[in-house]
Amino acid sequence: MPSMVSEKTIERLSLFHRLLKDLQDDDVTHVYSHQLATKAGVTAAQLRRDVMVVGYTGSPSKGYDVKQLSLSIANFFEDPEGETAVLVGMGNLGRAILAYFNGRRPKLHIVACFDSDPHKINRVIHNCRCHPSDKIGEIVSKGEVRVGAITVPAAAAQKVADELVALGIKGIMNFAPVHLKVPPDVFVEGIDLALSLEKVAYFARQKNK
Amino acid sequence: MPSMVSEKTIERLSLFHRLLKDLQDDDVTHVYSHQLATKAGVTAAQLRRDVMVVGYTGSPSKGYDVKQLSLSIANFFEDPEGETAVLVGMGNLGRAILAYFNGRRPKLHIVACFDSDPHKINRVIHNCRCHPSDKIGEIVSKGEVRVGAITVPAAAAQKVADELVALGIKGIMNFAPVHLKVPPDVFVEGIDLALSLEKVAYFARQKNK
DNA sequence: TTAACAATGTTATTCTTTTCACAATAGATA
DNA sequence: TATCTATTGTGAAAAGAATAACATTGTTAA
Ligand SMILES: NC(=O)c1ccc[n+]([C@@H]2O[C@H](COP(=O)([O-])OP(=O)(O)OC[C@H]3O[C@@H](n4cnc5c(N)ncnc54)[C@H](O)[C@@H]3O)[C@@H](O)[C@H]2O)c1
Ligand SMILES: NC(=O)c1ccc[n+]([C@@H]2O[C@H](COP(=O)([O-])OP(=O)(O)OC[C@H]3O[C@@H](n4cnc5c(N)ncnc54)[C@H](O)[C@@H]3O)[C@@H](O)[C@H]2O)c1
Repeated sequence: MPSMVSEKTIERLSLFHRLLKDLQDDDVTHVYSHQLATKAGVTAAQLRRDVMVVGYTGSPSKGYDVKQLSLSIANFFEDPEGETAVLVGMGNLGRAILAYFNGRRPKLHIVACFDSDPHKINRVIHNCRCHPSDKIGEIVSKGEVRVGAITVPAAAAQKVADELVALGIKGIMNFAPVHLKVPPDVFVEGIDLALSLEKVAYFARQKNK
Repeated sequence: MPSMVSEKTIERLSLFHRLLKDLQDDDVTHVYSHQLATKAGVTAAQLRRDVMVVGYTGSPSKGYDVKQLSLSIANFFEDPEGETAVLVGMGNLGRAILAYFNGRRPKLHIVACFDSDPHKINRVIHNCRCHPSDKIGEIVSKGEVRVGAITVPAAAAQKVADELVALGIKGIMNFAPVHLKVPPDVFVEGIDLALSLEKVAYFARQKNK
C-alpha cells in the first residue's frame, strides 16, 4: 500500500465505489474500465491507475468483477461500520446537509448537532437534537467522533474549529468562507460555494466568446 | 494576457479579491504578498504568480495597493454589472443556496427558480418566485442568463442540464451526484458533497494513526 | 492446440502546477 | 548621496497529475 494517496485519487475511488454499488443494484456482475470510466467522466487509463492503489486486479477478458472491486475499495478505505460526524451551525445550509446525510443515506451518520441560537436548541431536526454549542465538550467525549462539519457564519468558524480540534476531531468540512488554522494532524476540506460560483461565472463568460 | 488561466488560479484570484474587499472595509491601503497569502492559506510565491496574470504590479517597498489590485482583479474578471443565474430544484439545498446568494450578497443574483413539484410552484421564497420547471423556456429567454445551478435529484439532473444548455447557459453548478454530459462550450462545476465527506473521513482516519 | 483478440497492469512520457531562487527595485537611513 | 533592507516579478527547477504506450494475460474460436 502506497503511504500516501492523492486527494484526487481518493475522490475518484469514492466515486467508483458509488457507481459500483449502483451496478450491483442493477445486478451487473462485470464491468470494463472504459465503461465505468465513462460513467464517472474520467478516462479509462486514469481509472485503471487509480484502481492500482487498492490492489485489486481485474481480468483482461471479463473486466472487473463488480462485487470484488467494490469490496476492494471498501477495504482500502477501511471504514468498517460507517463513520459518524457532528455538525455545528443549524442554519439553512446545516439543515439541508443534515437532511441529506441522515436521509436514506446509509453511510456517515451525523450523530450530534450544535447551534448557539437559543431558539434552535433542543429542537429535533431530521432525527437529530440540536444542542447548545457551548456544551460540545460535555455531549461528545474526546475521540468519540472523527469528522465534523462547520456551517456557522464566517466570523464564528475559527472558534468552532478550535473546539472541534480540542474534541479530537481529525477531519473538518468547512463551509464558511474563511481559511481555518488547524494543527497539521487535522485535515480540512474547504467548500466555498461563492468561489465556485464565481469560477463558473468566469468560465461561462469565457465559453461564449 | 495568457489565453487560458487555470481553474485553480481563478479560484484563488477570486479569493484574493474577496480578502482585498475586506481589507478595504477596514481601511487598509497596502498589503504584502505574504500577508495576503497567509489570510488565503497559500504561499506568497503562489500569490505573486497568480497576480501576474491580472497584469497588476506592486511596489517592492509598499507591497500591493489594496484598492488598485482589487480593481485589477475585478477588471480581469470583466464582470461589469454582476452576473445573474437561475436555479432548478427548490428542495432543501436549493432553498439554502437561494437564501445565501440572494441575501446580503451583492454579486451574482439568482433571478429565477424552478421546480417540478406543484406544491412549490408559485411560492415566493427569498424574493424569488418558484416557476414550473417545464416552463423554463418560456420564462427565461435564450441567452438571457449565462449561469445555472442544479439542485434536483440525481435522476433528473441530466434532463435539467439539457434544458439549461438549450437555453444558452454556459456555466453550470451541479450538486447532483452524477456526471453531466454537456457540449464542450459549457463549463460544469460538479460539487459532490458526499464524495467530499468521504474524502474527509478517509484523511481523518489517516491522520490519527 | 494454437492463433487472434480485447482488456488489463504498469512503465514511460507529457503536461500542469507549485516551489525555489534571485536579480531588480523602491523606499528608508545615515 | 550612497548604502542597506525588504519585497517584488519571474525564469528555472521540482513536484505532481494525467495521458499514452505496450507487454502481458485470460478467453474465444478456428
Ligand atoms: N446557505 C448556503 O447555501 C451557503 C452557501 C455557501 C456558504 N455558506 C456558508 O455556510 C455558513 C452557514 O450559512 P447559512 O446560510 O446556513 O447561515 P445561517 O445564518 O442560516 O446559519 C448559521 C447558523 O449558525 C449558528 N451559529 C452562529 N454562531 C454560532 C456559533 N458560534 N456556534 C454555533 N452555531 C452558531 C446560527 O445560530 C445559525 O443557526 C456561512 O458561513 C455561509 O457563509 C452557506
Ligand atoms: N441537501 C444537501 O445538503 C445535499 C448535499 C449534497 C448533494 N445534494 C444533492 O442535491 C440535490 C438536491 O438535494 P436536496 O436535499 O435539496 O433534495 P430535495 O429532495 O429536498 O429537493 C429536490 C427538489 O427538486 C425538485 N425536482 C425533482 N425533479 C425535478 C425536475 N425534473 N425539475 C425540477 N425540479 C425537480 C423536487 O420537487 C424537490 O423540490 C440532490 O441531487 C442531492 O443528491 C444535496
